[in-house]
Amino acid sequence: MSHYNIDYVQKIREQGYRMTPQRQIVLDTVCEQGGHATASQIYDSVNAQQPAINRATVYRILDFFCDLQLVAKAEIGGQTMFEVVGDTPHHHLICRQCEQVMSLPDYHFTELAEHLLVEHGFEADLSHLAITGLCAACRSVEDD
Amino acid sequence: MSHYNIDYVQKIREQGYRMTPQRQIVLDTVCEQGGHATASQIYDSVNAQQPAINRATVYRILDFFCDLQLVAKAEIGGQTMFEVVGDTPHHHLICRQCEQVMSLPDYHFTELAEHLLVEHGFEADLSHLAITGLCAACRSVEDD
DNA sequence: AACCTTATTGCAAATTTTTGCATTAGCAAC
DNA sequence: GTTGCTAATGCAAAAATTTGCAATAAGGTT
Repeated sequence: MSHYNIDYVQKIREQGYRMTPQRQIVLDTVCEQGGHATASQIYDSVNAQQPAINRATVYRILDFFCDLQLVAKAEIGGQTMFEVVGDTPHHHLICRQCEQVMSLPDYHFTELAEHLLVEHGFEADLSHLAITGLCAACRSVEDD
Repeated sequence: MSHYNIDYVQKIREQGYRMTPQRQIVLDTVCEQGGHATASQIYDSVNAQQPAINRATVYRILDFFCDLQLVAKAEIGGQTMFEVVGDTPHHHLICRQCEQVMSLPDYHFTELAEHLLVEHGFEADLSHLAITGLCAACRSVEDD
């Protein structure tokens, strides 16, 4: 809804796609959500503002944004969640036990990305990775 | 269907769960599939052998195996896929363009896992990670 | 071998996600 | 501003996934 969206609009048009009111609203909604949100949550929020927008459209738009890497999709606690790709790349550690989600800065992964590029010619999208495991709290409970 | 399944049976019972014919068949099927398979593919295959097994049951069993970490779930090319967690941990590089999937040995990640454990107390399940990006071939096409 | 507890299944319905197709509307070009 | 091409939407139906609940059966105990 503000200046920085202009970047998004350009990014979309550059690739031959179009900016529509529906896309604008979904983008705004995902932005406002701040953290993670499910497709349904996003749809509900969009629907509250513009009841005419179809559910299928919201799903398609989310997919579209993911393709363009404006939005990231991640499976967290068995649910597919969406988040805007901001300017601070970060990742998530998700505890398999308590399902708590921790954010993790990007720098741990620069080295890995380097490896993949040099050794495999693969340019990894290492933003917004979701890694499951056991958090410190749950680990200490497990080994009693 | 063979000796090594005994381990699985024990692993299941240890935690207070039960081994059922349905679980055995789903496990066998996922094993036979070799690589990745979607829930539907697995269901179809199970159904061909035992038409009485319900679709919902197969879905629940796959979830269950994931919880127990006997099976890994990964989103590949927009599809949720399942694979047995074998004894050789490995990861997947998935090209966002051509959707090709490459396997990647585990060793790149040991250092990362170490970081996460030491700095965040987080014991990451770094087996069977799915990383998207651009493969070498698609990269060379992009910068023409 | 019979019994008991409760985890697991099947079924049917709800919910979520995807898809085909006719219609609409961006936006680039004139 | 009008026109034309086609990307994007809405709709309705299909397909995939999840859920509640009553019935079943695994497997430890006697």
